[in-house]
Amino acid sequence: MPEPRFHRRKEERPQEITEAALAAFAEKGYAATKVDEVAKRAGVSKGLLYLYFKTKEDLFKAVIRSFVVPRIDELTTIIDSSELSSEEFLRGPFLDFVKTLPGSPISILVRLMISEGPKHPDLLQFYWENVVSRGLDALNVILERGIETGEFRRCVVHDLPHLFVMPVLFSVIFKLLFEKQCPDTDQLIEAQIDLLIAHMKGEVE
Amino acid sequence: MPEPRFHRRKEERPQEITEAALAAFAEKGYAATKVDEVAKRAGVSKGLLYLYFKTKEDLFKAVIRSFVVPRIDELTTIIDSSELSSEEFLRGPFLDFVKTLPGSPISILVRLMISEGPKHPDLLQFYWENVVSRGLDALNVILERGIETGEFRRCVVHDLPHLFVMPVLFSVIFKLLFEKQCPDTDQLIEAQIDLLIAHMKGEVE
DNA sequence: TCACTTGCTGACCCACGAGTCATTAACTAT
DNA sequence: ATAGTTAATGACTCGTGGGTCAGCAAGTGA
Repeated sequence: MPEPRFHRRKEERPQEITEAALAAFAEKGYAATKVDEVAKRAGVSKGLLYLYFKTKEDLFKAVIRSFVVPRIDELTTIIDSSELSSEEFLRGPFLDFVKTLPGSPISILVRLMISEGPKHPDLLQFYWENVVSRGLDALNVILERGIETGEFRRCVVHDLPHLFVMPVLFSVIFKLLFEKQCPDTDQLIEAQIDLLIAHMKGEVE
Repeated sequence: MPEPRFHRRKEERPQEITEAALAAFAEKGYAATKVDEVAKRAGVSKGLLYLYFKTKEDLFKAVIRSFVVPRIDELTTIIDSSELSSEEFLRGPFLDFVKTLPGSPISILVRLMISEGPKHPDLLQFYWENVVSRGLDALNVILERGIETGEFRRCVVHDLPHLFVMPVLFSVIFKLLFEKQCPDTDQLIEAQIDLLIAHMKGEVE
């Protein structure tokens, strides 16, 4: 007679559902994940899920939105509040941040973006504006700061902050596919940053 | 009365079908592509497709196998037949080869491997052995040769030939997702190779 | 031209999963 | 208590698409 079959928790549901969805998508990918299964994982009926998310696609978008943006916020916050020199920052907080990405749940979202992105242009747009572009901007801030303080000379790297991101994306994907044969991603990322900083500090050929 | 409705061409069918499948997968991804549509593209009935490929998954594997391996063969052939110094080789044939990848049909296969790979461990295994591992080996040959001839000093780069591949994978994916905001991938790849060669040639910090 | 093989067709089957909705039961206010 | 509100359920529908197969017609050889 006690033990009600469910509780009404309007507030918590959406997050519980997106978390379940993230886990499910991570394991099986978007297409192969059944809405019913997401619901089960969230301890909820399929019908309820459809009260909060109009369609499966809608749910997918919500997942991306709610898990990626906070990580970028994290990064820009660190930058703004940091008093370190550019080199110190890149070798310190930036490196730390970036090392955590391969193997974290974020990497799953990267995979989802690669697989499903081309089918959802508006999602790509969102991702560009709120993640990629903001990330590259953040890097630019650091690099410009380095030039102003005389740490770095201006060179091709300043037009291609992508060079700093490359090893991260590479590591994420490599680890995802070839876990077993994967090189030490920390070392890979570190090596690239060493390389770039050395170059910006300006030895000649 | 003439104009036979079809011709019997047992030999050519498989390749025609895999080509059609590649094109279809490229546009829509694996899951969203209907077998019926692949058949239509190949100018063939669905039933016939199932005579040559047991399942849709089977077809997918055949596509990967038949289009990726030739490209790697290409690369290793160039290496074996080349008399250039390591630096010349990296800046010449290697760079040329690698620049063609982003935007080529190969990049589609990369996307497919990322999306579908984790569901097909045997396919990943195949891809590792016949593509990734062979590619990295080829790079190692070049780098070792460079050390033997005294062009390069030994450094971290020789443990991480991945550093040469990074910009390629990055460009492939970036172009795929953010065509519009994509940096000049040729420039990106070239910058990375410049960086690595400069480092290997050994300026000090 | 006629039997015979087999590459090929396309209508069909059916499992499966996204999305719906009539109903129920947990809260709430009076 | 109890009437009213709405979070939540889960059985149902229905389109879709992978896979099949009985039959057909293009080539072949005598």
